[in-house]
Amino acid sequence: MPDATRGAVRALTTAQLKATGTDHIVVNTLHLLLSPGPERVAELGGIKKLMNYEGTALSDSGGYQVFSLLHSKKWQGKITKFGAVFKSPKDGRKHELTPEKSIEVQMMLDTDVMVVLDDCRDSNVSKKEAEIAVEWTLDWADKAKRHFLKLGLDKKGKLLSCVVQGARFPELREFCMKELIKIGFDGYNYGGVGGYVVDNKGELALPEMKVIAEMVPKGKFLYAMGVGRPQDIEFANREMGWNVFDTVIPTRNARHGTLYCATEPDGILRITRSRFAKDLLPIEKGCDCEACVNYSRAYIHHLLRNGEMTGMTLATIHNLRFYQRLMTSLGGNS
RNA sequence: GCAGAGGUGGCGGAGCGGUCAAACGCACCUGACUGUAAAUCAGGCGCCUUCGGGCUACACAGGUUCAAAUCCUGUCCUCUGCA
Repeated sequence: MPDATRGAVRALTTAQLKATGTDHIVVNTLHLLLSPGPERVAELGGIKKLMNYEGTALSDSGGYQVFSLLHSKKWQGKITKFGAVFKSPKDGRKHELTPEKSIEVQMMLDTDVMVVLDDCRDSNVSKKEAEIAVEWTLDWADKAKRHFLKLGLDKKGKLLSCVVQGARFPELREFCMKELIKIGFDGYNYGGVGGYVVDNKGELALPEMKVIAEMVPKGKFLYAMGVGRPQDIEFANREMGWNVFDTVIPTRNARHGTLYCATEPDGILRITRSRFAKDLLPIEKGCDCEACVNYSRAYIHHLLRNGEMTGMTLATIHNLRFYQRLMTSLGGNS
């Protein structure tokens, strides 16, 4: 699932997105809450209708954003056991994001799959802090589930997933997972270590991911939030059974000139490097995306170097197509 | 022809006696990017180096000074105004 945070996969139209083979996307509750606001999205028929998008849309709860923007003090606000309170940097208005509010906003966005608000903390939290994060995450998950049922969202065919917290402590992850299963969800999500799905060396947190994957009830999905690099997705799927992923990597890297290419030794191709200035080959030989079928590396090199939006569009199209081909290659399990 | 302004690294452009291998921007070279504050960010960018430093540089040629991109003289060139 590429991230369409504010209701668009950056640089792409919905038709272009569809052409990459993408039929699942992620939109963000916090960003859409701030602007244009859930009431407006609801009034306009929901985010999918606005986007003229027919696939599946999952809304993230905003838990990660609250962590990322408040804990790092980039936004003013605080997180308590009741949820998060913060000031919008756009207009200074005060917002509150509670487990119930997050579900309500997601309902107004009218997405298909929802995520409960979770307490995401820094990657180097102490065990004590991690325990509190788990405690709050469980409490919020319970409240969110109750609210989800109260609003009758299950009867409308919506799915609800939870986030397994516990930082770098497999035993905490195990406890969190056990308690979440008691509440019961459609999917179990791996919430990265401190918001990051990888450690500071760029490696997956295997013990933590494993313990969750081994416990998942039959028929429920396993969603590794934020994972990640092609090799990480492949590994997490083949070795542990994770079968839902979202990541900004293909889209952000595309805009920054890092393209995925199976024929390159390390699997990536930095298209803005001068060695591609006159390269008339497609980005990736054999790729069936719009960029590879119609244009050369030299053209995309030129566009991206000169800040042309079309360059980002073509690069994004290719990277997403690369990722969708990867998912297809993983088979039905994904 | 006369008057004025000016010539600085690949480009634009600071500096106007020492702390200048020379601000800043652009371009260029590397790298990062993992539930998107990201069309972003970080580092490098005269030559050599045993990483202490050394060498050559601010149009060109001289000069003043302990010391010059900075002051003086001449030469060449550019721009602007007036004829």
